[in-house]
Amino acid sequence: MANFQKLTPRSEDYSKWYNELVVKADLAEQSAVRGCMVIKPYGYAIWETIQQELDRRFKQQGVKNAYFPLLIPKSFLSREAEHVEGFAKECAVVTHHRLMNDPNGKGVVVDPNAKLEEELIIRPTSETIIWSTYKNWISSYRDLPILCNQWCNVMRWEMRTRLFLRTAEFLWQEGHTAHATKEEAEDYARTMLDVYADFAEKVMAIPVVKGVKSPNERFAGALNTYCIEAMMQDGKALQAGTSHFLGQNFAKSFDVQFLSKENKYEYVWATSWGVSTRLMGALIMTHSDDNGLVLPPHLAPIQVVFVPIFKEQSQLDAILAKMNPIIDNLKAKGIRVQVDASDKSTPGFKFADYELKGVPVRLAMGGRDLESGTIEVARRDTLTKETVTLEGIEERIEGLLEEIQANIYKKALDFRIANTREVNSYEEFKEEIQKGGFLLCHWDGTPETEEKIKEDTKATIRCIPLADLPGHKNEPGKCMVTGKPSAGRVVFAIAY
RNA sequence: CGGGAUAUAGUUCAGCCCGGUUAGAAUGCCUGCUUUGGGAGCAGGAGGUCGUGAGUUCGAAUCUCGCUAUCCCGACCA
Repeated sequence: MANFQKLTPRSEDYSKWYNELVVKADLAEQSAVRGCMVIKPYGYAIWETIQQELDRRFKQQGVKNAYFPLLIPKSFLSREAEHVEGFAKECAVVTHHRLMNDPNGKGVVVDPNAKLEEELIIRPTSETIIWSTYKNWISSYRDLPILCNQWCNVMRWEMRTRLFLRTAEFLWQEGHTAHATKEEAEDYARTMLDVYADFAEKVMAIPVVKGVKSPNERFAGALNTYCIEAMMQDGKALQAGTSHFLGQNFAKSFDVQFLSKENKYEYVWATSWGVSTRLMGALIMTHSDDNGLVLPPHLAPIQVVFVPIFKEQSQLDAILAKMNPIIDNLKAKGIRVQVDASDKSTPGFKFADYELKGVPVRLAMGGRDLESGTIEVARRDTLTKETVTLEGIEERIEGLLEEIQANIYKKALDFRIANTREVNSYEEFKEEIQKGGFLLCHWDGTPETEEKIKEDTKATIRCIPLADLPGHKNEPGKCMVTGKPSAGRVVFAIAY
């Protein structure tokens, strides 16, 4: 460990810092397949907690989990015109169902006689297969609403990939609901947005802006796309979740009608909503520092690590005898504690390693503490440590975890507020956008203007906020590019 | 898909220009001793068909050509 290499500092190369951190913190690594990652146990443990927390919240909204097939008949995808347009260029296609020994040599080749009658698409999203199924489930208004979610993998053949942020295969959940009325569907799409925002802020400690996507950024096949947008430490925006009001588009494409109370056939109204392993990227880029990952306690697989410092076995025994009851009490409070008494590495190594892995609270006890009845408590978010007495240590740690959770949220919110500013002229915009952050600007509401801004600056409208951002009162004005009337300021940023 | 680069030990890389016994280093791994309050030290050990296919040559990690893969920049990306 003599030549231990530190992470590349964020200030030097943010992108490099991110890539190194993901690998060194043991979250994920590149696989043998281009663009597809291996999520390692430590990273997957975080994802599992994300899943559990979200799943619980979904179920509170009446959602039930189900599972639909990985493969979608090619013809399904093209039923909804905009939908296929949006996804066609990044689909993986299954064309054959059998291999055979290579007649000319070693190995196997695709058996040309095993060509599929109709090609199958590996799902990039499941609206089509689900709506073809819902057709069979729905005949009366009494069958509605249907509120289904599935946790699964999807595949989008991206040209360039980055661990967690954009991978060819990724894990996500996709909710698909069917409703009798437009109002109910719209409300539900909004409700799920609130669920996502609440989860992001309370569990992940990531402040988000709730908003509506402009037509350019809307989901392929949706009438309206709601989203939560987060700001990363480099000032770029990251879409952390979306909830779509699909109108009757998919019901019409798949002929899903129900008989109403009035005995009339009507098309079903739909929503879909999802978050993915991209949230892991958001988590990393919101909180972490040059020493490694910083995890919010609510998500940390290990919330508290205890490192005994000992010279010989008898000393370790004495330390553990003192600490075991405390550790049991912490566990009884539901706190995830890990004891690292291994002699594989020195305490110094362990300290650095648990910092790299983002463990919120570290406890250390050695010979000195044993004599004085104290313990060292170190917190990851501030990198500070103090030596305290053992009295009431459990409550102290319990409180500290909540304090850290609140602190990193506040830190991220302060950062976002400090990097959100109003810009009024396009000249100023072109200059300011290069500095990063969210720019609140007036826009005339046309796709043409948004397109021009994107061409000039790479910035896009991240969302039209649903509420005022802290410190900014939204009022009508004039588009910064065309001077035409604008209903209110929208959020511009350069996005991941 | 355009431009650039790379491919040698688990990992990061040196060696290649100028071909020549047994391909090196660091780190990681294994064993032993000593250590342990911020990334320990010493000694010993295991580990490589040099991406792949052909060519040149008495001889190729090294030179030539093809192929493949990966990375970076761009284009693309709800």
